[in-house]
Amino acid sequence: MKISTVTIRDVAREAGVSVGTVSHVLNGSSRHVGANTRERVLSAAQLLQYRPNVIARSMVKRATATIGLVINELSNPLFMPVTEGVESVLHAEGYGIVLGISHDMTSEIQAVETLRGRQVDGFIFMSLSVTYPDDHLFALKEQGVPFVVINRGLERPDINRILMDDYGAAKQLTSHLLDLGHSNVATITGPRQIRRSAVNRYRGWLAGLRERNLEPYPDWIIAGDYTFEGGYQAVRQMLQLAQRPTALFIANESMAVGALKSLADAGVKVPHDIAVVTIGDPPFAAYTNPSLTTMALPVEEAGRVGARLLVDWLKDGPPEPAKEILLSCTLKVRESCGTHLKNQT
Amino acid sequence: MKISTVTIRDVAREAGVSVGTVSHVLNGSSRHVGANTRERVLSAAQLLQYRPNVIARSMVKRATATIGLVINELSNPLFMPVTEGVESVLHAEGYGIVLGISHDMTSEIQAVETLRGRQVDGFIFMSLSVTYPDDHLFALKEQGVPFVVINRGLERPDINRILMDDYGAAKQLTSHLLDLGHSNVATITGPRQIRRSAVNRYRGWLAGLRERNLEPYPDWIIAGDYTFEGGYQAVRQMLQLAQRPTALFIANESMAVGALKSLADAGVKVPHDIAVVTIGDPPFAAYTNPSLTTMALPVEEAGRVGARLLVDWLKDGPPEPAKEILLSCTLKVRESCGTHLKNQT
DNA sequence: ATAGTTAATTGAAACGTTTTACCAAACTAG
DNA sequence: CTAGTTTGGTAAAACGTTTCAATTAACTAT
Repeated sequence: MKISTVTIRDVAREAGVSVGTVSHVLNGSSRHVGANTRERVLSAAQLLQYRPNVIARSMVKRATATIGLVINELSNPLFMPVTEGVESVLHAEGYGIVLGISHDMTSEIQAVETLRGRQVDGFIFMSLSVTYPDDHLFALKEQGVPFVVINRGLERPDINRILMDDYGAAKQLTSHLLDLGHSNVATITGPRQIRRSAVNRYRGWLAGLRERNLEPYPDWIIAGDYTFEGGYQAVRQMLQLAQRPTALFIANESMAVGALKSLADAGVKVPHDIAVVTIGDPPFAAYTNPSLTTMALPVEEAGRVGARLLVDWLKDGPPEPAKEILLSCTLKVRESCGTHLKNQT
Repeated sequence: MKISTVTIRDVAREAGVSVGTVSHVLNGSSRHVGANTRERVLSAAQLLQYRPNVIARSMVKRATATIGLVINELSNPLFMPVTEGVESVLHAEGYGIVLGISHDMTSEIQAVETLRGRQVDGFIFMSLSVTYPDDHLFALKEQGVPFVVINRGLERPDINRILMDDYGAAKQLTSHLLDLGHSNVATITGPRQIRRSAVNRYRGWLAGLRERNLEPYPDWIIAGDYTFEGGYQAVRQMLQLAQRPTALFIANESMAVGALKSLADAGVKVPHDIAVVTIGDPPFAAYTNPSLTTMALPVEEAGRVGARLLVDWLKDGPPEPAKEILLSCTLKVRESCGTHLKNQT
């Protein structure tokens, strides 16, 4: 239970110098220190296996070299790759990551409180793009707490954030379908009441159509919820329609997988009978039957860019004015949109 | 940049008492404290929005109420659900989580060092079940550092760990196939040189066969690597075989997805021409074509049990002797094994 | 030689808590 | 009325660092 821990004082005693000197040597501060005392200190530290107590350092430095990563659903598939990006730059810059997991707005506020108690130097909010109020974020801003928000639409503009171009991705995907000769492109939307990305993707789809002077049937806007089962059911609903679309823009990849299953169960061939495209490019997207044509979200990049923004803030003060960085998506053409087939036949 | 921070001293001044008293009130220590001073302190804290500095508390308490979560691949699909389990109990017990991400043994050692500098109270190793040496873990043990290991086979036995029953899962799946009338069950293995789970799953398969006095063709042991592409290629190799198996035990779910794709591309019908089963039950397993019969790993449970074990250790000292907890898997019968079809036709 | 600069080192304050030892007042019991 | 106990509160030490001001010693320039 009792772990013996060697302090800077022990090192000082061993090396026969003062603790101040040890500190100077170990932190390479700009002070002059003699070559052979430096040597003595170093070897004493080595000998005793001295490991500085970061907590104690934090006390006096009033900074912990730690950032709080707040996420509101561990099972969000974006979380993993974004965190990978975040971690890579934070690690390189010497920052640690402490996790704050929330489920709704109340617990998000709670998580932030806890992390502030732990004196994190800043926050990264890796939330879903929920639509609940962000008043607590603006309170943070007012208090001068450094933080950036990844992938979350906000009411007010003056907050540092990284966004992915949902609108553009949806529009481009729709155009792609139209280019392939489809004029009847339906959509399965995400939960537009609670997720901003769902709204943007819907709008992008609409814009893609209108750009070619097409107006969608109301029937061809099918409400989904971003889940596998939601995609499955949405397709069943779509198949009831008197007038079937020839192409389907599905708002996220989970629903697309559910949709593929639903279409297969109903004996509808993709892409022969109907083309399918979606947003989000998880590793398995290339291995579905048929493989999915998608817009890949710049998830890892978002993590890196967000972390970089925060670290720069911590070093040089807040960016003025607040930055809003929009990252664009990349088209991955695979089988489900039909290009593949078309080229072959 | 300068965030005004209210300390316990401010509260004491506001309430007109000493800091000691404030501390006693706020921590509800067993000391006698008058009803109306308590009231004064509480409202002063409220008024000033006092938030205790956990770092400072850690200094004197010599404990941070923080555990280090060490993982060696964020993209490991097990990571997310296990962490969910870990977080649920750690959060309930008032512990924070700080992340340590490693890639190989050296960086794992490095991560542990960093986290020890941050004075975490204990560790949870959520590594892959790699086969590289665990000497550094035994060094930790010798130093009395509390930690538990989730899902990682180790050389020596006397370390607290949570394991999932790979062997049993593989054996049960194999038996299931045999029960369905298959006698020609091939396997696509994981990377047995570097992953202990791959070895155990292979052995389980073998045991399942031998239990019925069957001996596999060497050709029916196909080496994979746990990746989508690995599964895809392994199936192509299998399809070259003069004598094809009628059923396939695939060591993990990613390879199974790749295999399904490969089989579809080759025009082989699952489960009609060949049955497929695998270990690991990600959300999409129910929505592949056909849906996958799997053994679900008790991932979240593993996280919970592991965290509980560590928390108890932190409270009551290390369990003696060290515990090795083996969690069993659950069979999820879906379409790919053929039961479904068989019942229907 | 004197003053001024630079180099090397040290002692102590500070960071914000918790906790221990101590003190004073107010009771209680004999 | 005295001795002991309970109640309510305080002052100060301690946790392990960093950093600032101070000090001494050794040079340099006049």
